[in-house]
Amino acid sequence: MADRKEEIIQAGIEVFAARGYYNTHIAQIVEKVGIAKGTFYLYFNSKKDLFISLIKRHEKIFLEVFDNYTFDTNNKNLKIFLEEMLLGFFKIYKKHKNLSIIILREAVAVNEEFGDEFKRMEEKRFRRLQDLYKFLIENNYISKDIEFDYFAFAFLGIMESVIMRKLILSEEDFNIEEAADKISDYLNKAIS
Amino acid sequence: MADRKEEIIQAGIEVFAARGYYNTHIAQIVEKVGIAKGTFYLYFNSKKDLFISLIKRHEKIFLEVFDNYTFDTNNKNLKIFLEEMLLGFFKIYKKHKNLSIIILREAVAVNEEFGDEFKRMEEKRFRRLQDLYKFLIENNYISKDIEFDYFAFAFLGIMESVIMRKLILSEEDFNIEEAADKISDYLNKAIS
Amino acid sequence: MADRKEEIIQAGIEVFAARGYYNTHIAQIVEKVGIAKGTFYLYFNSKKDLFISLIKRHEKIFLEVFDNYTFDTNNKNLKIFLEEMLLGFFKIYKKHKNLSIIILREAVAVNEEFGDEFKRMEEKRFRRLQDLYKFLIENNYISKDIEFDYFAFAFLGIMESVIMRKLILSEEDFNIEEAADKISDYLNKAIS
Amino acid sequence: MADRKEEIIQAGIEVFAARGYYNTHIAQIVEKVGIAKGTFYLYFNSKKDLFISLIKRHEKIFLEVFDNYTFDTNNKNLKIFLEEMLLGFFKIYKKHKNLSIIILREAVAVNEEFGDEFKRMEEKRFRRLQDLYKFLIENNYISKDIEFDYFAFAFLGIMESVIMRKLILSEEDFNIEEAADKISDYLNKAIS
DNA sequence: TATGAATGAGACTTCATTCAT
DNA sequence: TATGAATGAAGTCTCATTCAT
Repeated sequence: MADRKEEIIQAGIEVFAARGYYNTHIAQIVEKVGIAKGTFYLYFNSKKDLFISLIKRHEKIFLEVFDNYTFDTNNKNLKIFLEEMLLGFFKIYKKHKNLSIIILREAVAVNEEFGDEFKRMEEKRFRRLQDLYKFLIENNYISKDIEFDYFAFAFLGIMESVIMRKLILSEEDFNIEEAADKISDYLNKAIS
Repeated sequence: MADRKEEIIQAGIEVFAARGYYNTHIAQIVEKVGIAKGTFYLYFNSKKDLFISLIKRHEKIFLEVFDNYTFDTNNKNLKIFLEEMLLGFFKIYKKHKNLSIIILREAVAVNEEFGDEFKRMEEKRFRRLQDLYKFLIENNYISKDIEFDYFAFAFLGIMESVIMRKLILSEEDFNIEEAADKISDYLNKAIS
Repeated sequence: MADRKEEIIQAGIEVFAARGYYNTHIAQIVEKVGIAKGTFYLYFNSKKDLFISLIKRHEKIFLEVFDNYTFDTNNKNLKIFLEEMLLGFFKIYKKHKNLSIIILREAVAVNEEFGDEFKRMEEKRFRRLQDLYKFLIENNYISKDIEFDYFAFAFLGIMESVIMRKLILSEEDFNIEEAADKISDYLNKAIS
Repeated sequence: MADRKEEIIQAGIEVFAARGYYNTHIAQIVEKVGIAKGTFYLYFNSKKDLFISLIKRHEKIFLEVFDNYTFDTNNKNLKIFLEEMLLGFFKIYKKHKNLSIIILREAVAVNEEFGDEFKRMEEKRFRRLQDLYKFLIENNYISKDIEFDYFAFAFLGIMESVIMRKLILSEEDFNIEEAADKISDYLNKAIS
């Protein structure tokens, strides 16, 4: 039953998000689903296996933001361009809040165990960002003085900082439209 | 013997940095120091106790950057102001590379166990940043339109993003002067 | 369906022979047959039940060698007598190689669980050997000095040693005629 | 403490001999020694690790029989020669009855897991037997018609058959002098 | 007859912590 | 202060067997 697998994934997302990888135990996940321990292992080979599924799911969701984004120049200035993209990411992060918590948290923490998975994911992200960077350069949106590295660091750094603090650590509601507006404004001023 | 305690802290920094909190075992730390397991518990109540010591040490070091920084306006524009401050942080992070790795990594990962410590630390950081923000506003370095939250997110986000990727994840040497120059330039444009 | 039960037995023989009793899992057997796990339990009460079936099957096959053997004295000396009998056993072991592997291997290994079955089997074997022994004594093929115990040990010991090493552990083809010739020669010299 | 390790080995020998490898659990061994489970793992990495220790111990003991045996021809005929050697083995097997049970039983049963260890051991045994065989040929104790393979099969086969049935499976006391006398007599007649 | 998802007891192993010396 | 052997709770995972369909 594919539903059962999905149930386990959903429970995993909740528990991993609440307690972190190492403080999450299979017992907690199966209790949440309401199944026996053995059942978990019908669908996943190990705790690690489930976790890798979550990484891959996040990767897929995240990259779709780029894929769904049309790189066109009609009536768009850089500010609007960045704003739309940031809004896309914020929506995804908000919709998949728990999954996002897990990835942002463990990507940097459990690298001993999932280093390869996270590295692959980071590389894919950077490749997409590079496409964006090239597009912006070619269409004169940003100056050639801007190095890709720092463009990426600024973009990801501010975005993740906002996500972490506004979405994940904070209890209050996160107004993503406002955030996308403000950050795109700063980024626009910083790099155009 | 205070030296013995310091030896344990140093070994802890190395091992925690290399393997992460949950993959670090007391056995590895005491082996590095060359003492018996029991001896560890003469100086620290638990593994957690040692780790909290490291958080506090980092906090102290980090906040000193603010303390050592003179908030004056002589001949300084915002760009230079930010550049000097960033350079200060980069120097500290580079000097205490392993300790920085630990904090940046686990601050977000192990909150189940150290949530309170990290929250306290974050609050102190924000209070200092707030002082800086007020100073910049009062002296017309930045516009009143800039909200504190986004100022902080941008400043910390870019800085930590660069630290993580240039200092921690990358093998190459990290040219901190160049980084401080570039990032302060972007920030200056973004918020002035 | 008797065929279905036989299919399971055949798959069991293959897998038990290849992996041993404890390393064989029901999952492997049913996969080989191409049936579901539940189906296995329609034909056998347990893994142990299947295994006991195999022991009984081997016992039946083995004892038939004695039954098919005519104890007559026409033109036969002891050497020829023993040679024919050994050849009979070798043929059976070769024909039922996997079953033989299982029995020789586990007879001695899993006695905790199958002790009773194997003991019963050994007793039957010894009763047939005793008939043979009496026949040989009564017809002056062997001296009365030869005790039954040692006759049996020598006969079974050499035979099983050859089976184990030539048939089971070795990859090369096993020339059973040559083996029967040589061993019967030694046995003849040893006990006549 | 080397004594503690030896205690575990002794308990392991008893339990493995009584129950077989797969039916022996660490819990039973540590209970016999009177220690906690964790203590077991201070001395052995795993159940398998302990078992391999036992294989090596047996190998050492067994090969010493050959080493302690002087290959000289003074006043010895083949019968006496073989009798002395068999007696040597029987003494060792009797002295180390439980260890012998384990090895004879599992050598053939658990090859999936300990195949390499047992193969190495069998090779060493055969090398020593080959030395003996050459010595017997060179000193005209046995005819050149006797092939090594069958010499080895007969020697080991009868010996192990006796060991298994008289020493291990039987409850009665095993008169090793009588057994050595009889078997050496048969072997002498068979191969001289 | 046949299925196969589900079960759960119980195995092995880890490692922070203790305590007698 | 210092030791390090010992502890044992608790974790992950296995697999023969069951049972509703």
